[in-house]
Amino acid sequence: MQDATPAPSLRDGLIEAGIALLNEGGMAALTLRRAAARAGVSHAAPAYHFDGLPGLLTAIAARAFADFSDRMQTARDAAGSDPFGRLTGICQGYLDFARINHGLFHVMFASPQVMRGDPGLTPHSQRSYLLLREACLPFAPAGAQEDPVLETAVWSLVHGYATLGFSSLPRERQVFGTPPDFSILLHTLVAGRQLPDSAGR
Amino acid sequence: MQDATPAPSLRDGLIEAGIALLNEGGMAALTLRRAAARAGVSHAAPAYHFDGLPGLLTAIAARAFADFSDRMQTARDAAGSDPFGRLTGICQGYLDFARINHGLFHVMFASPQVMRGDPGLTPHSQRSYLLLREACLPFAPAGAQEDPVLETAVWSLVHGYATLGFSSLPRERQVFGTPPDFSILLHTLVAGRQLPDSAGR
DNA sequence: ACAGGAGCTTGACACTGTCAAGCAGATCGG
DNA sequence: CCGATCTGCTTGACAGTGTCAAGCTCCTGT
Repeated sequence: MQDATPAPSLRDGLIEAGIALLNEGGMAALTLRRAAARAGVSHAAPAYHFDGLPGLLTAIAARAFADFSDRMQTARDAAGSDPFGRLTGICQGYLDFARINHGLFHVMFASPQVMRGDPGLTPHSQRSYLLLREACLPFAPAGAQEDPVLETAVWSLVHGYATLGFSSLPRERQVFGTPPDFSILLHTLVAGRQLPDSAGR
Repeated sequence: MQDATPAPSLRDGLIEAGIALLNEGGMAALTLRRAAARAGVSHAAPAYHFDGLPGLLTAIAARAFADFSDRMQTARDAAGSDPFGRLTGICQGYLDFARINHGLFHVMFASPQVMRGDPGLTPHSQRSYLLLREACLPFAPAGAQEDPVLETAVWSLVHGYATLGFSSLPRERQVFGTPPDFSILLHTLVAGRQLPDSAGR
């Protein structure tokens, strides 16, 4: 009535309860009944606001993608105006989010239960991709509007680095030794592209 | 008695039943009780051979990594002697496996239940990494034994490409438009490295 | 012949997601 | 002011899950 969306508070409460459970006990701790109990309602209340567990997971993923995008955007803006620094900032935000929020990151990208075509989710996930696309633009051929190859390469590189390093292997290392810093990988990838004047470290 | 490992056949039967369930109905279909029923034993039989569901998942992951390595090795050998072709073959095997075996790939890399330090698993997952390391070697600086930066970059790139394209988004595309072929991404990454004479194409 | 153990079954338990039914309270037409 | 309707939530039940303790049945070694 006073806000754009009707936003019944229990819906948001359940989402936040779910996120809290995820942060505390990982994927195994996130349960419809536990989220309901934590929000102070009966065990079947979530089924009304979401269509089952997939619905709650999808709503959690939507909020997570929003925070995800915010973090990347903040890290990018903090990097100033240097194109390589801005792209590095985007990726650093990406990796920080994955490192700090294991559970959320898993829901966002690796949960088979999330309904990926959901209209409440796609705008948020697309925003995060558009941030990356925009940061790749300075390295595009001429005055192009996009560079599919570079976008896909950076997106794959950072996502693979995040999942192999943090999501899939919580604390131990499968990769032998300590892995190189991501910015070195990124520099290897964009080497040969037109770096205006940011090539120095 | 006649083989190196005692290998009680039910153990293997349960693993294969689990893989079959995974291929047919995805992650949600893989259940201790269903695997037991499919193998023709009682519901609690798996608990004897594996310590619970995590144990079965770990055993499945171990077998999957073995097949995974075999596929990469075969694709590499089929590529002849050209270094870039061999590295592309490794990655093609990687991506083919991920595309064909959604469920197995998810268990291997994205399941929080798999016990990643298990001594029955790590040799197989390490073999797959060593195959990639070996294929990266021709692009290393001089006569180095390893190139951590390139290894990590290629590994991240192919894994990110696989999960973003197939595992996480079964059929639809989140990435806008049709994604570029992986070999182009790989070529972008190793450009500037010493390509003996395989730069053509 | 007998002890012991490996391999599997049986039965129970708490917990899960899902569904149908029902209840409280607001809103609204008359 | 009264009754109908609808939203938001509760209650109760159900099948299915992983896990555990106990027991059963062979098979082997002595």
